[in-house]
Amino acid sequence: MDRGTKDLILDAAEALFSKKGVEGVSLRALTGEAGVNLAAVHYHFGSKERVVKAVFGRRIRPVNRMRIQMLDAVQQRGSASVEEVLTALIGPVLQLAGDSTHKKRFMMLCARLYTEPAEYLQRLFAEEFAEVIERFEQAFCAALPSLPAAVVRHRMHFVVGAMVHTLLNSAPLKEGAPGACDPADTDGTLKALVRFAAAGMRAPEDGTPLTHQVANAEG
Amino acid sequence: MDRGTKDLILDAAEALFSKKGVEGVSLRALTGEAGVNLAAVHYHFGSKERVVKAVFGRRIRPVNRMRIQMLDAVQQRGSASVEEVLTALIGPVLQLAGDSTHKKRFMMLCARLYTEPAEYLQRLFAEEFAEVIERFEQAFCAALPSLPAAVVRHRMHFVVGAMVHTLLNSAPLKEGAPGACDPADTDGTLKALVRFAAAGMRAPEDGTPLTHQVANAEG
DNA sequence: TTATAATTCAAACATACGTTTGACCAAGAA
DNA sequence: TTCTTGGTCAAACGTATGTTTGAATTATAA
Repeated sequence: MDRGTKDLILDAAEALFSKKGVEGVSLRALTGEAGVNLAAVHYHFGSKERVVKAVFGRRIRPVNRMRIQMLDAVQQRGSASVEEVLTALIGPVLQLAGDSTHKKRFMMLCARLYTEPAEYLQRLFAEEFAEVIERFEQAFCAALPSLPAAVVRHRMHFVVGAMVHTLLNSAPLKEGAPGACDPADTDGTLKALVRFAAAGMRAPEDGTPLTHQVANAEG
Repeated sequence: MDRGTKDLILDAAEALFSKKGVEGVSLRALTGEAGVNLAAVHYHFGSKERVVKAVFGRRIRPVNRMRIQMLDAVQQRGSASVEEVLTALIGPVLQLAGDSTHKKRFMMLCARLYTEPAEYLQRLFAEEFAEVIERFEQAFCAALPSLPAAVVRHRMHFVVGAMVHTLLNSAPLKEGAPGACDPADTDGTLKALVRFAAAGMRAPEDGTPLTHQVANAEG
């Protein structure tokens, strides 16, 4: 059976890549951690690149499937609110199936890969996220009909940044990092992020002043 | 004169690191691009690590000085609004001195380094940003007195994420990236980001419903 | 000039990397 | 049994890396 060795490699890769980044992990360290032979990587995957793709795809595909599914669900019940769209976008990646150890690992890995400059990674992301991006862009535009599509797209971009950054820094790696959410408190993190992002998405276009009970008049 | 060689190395490093990441650039590629001898790196800096620190510190220190200075300025004129604090935080890094080539390069480098897992980089960031983080955390808390400090800290974290992500993806590297701001339009990017972030920061705490002309009633 | 320090250079060093190879082992088919 | 197939293994290959060295070169100063 190849399932044994193949999954040992994928599990070890997920753990190590998330901690040290792809370039920071040699195949020797990887196979050592997995307890398999060095050559097994090339026998089962062909190259290190393919291991990266496999370890990423294995987790992100269910997440993106869940995102689309949640979006479908709320859209079927009528027009989706900004909060509902945001929850469909952010929730699945925060509430990954599996125990919290694997969850944290993958969140780190995902954010890590997203910011690494290797070309094949950028291509990989473009492929895996194409549908999600398209669908959510439309959903946000529909939920914010008074805003130009370009503005909505910008803001969705900001939201993704906040999300990725939260994933990256909710792990206990960066000791001194300020404002890191408790990674165990998935629900709290989700609510805080959705609340923040919804307000940002809904902000009136430039020119209109914000009106809020918390608002400070400009000096 | 050491200025010549030293600066040639720093300039080439900034250009290459921002494009390919620190680990993606060998000292041979670096010295080749700079047109200096390989050993010059160790003669002038001692190690690759020190080159990274130097190339980063050279640009980030003026930025952080400007941030503090702008914050001082608005605080001296009375209590600073959320928008003013945000502009002091985001403006300087978007409006870096120098021509737009160097600006873009450094923005990429900065965002890149921030997400690389190498330990010495995380330490470097903690050092360089300690004062900025402290000052802006306080400023945001002062501008949002009705919100708990922990919530404000979370949201400042989200803002940093949106900012970093914007810097990363405003460059023409990621062709397919959606919502990327025009990197040349510094002013537009700044305004859009401040507008988004201010609304997010000001969002009422969980429980209170948002009230906006753009708001959609939940279905 | 000569002496002294600072800087550059080509070359080598030691190590680590991803990848390949070919022998070896286990199990199912003839 | 014998042959074949799928998988593992230790060892080596070729290359790239950061770093060091020691001679050559250039600048500074007496």
